[in-house]
Amino acid sequence: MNRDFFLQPTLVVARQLLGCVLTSRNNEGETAGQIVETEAYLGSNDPASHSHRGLTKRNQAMFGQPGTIYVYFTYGMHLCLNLVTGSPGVGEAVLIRALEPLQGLSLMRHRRRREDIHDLCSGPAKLAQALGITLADNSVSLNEDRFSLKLGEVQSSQKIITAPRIGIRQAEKLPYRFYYANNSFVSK
DNA sequence: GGAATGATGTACT
DNA sequence: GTACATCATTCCG
Repeated sequence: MNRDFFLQPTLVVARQLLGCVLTSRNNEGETAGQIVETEAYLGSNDPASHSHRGLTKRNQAMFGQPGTIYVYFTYGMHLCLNLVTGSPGVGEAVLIRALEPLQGLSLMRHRRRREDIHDLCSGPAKLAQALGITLADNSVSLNEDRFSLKLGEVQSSQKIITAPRIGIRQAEKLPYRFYYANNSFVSK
């Protein structure tokens, strides 16, 4: 995946990430899925974004180079995966909200302690668990052995829905969420 | 509908 | 340094 891809405006990247295949590798094995749902988080003008009030120790990955991974811990128990996007240093990222599992299904089931394929990656913290993501992945570049991202086949038949983001209390009406219509692997 | 669960940020002293 | 509210969620009842 080209760095120029992540340099595009964040709302463009969020939409174009749909259909891309994200692969995660570690000593347990390899897992992969097609991205079917994303949310964009912008910079200082987006009250729902972690970067809204500027750089902190927690969100510093968001201010790194486009293509950097931003992992954060929330609700006392969950991790979520983002890809840094847009102009460098502005603090924008795309939250990966759901994947359609493609590879390493048994490993995903083991990590999630769930059997149903529709309950493996249908939410941001679920997919982080299914891919074996930890806080050690925060701030690393996407193009290392640990992760890779490649464009999927052109999904011209898939209709993309634009809708408000989920689970936020600030700027809750902004239409920064993107997902494939009629796809059963989108979050609920 | 509501609990779980703890790091983080902010506003104080 | 201390206190307190908040939280880009998930799971169970």
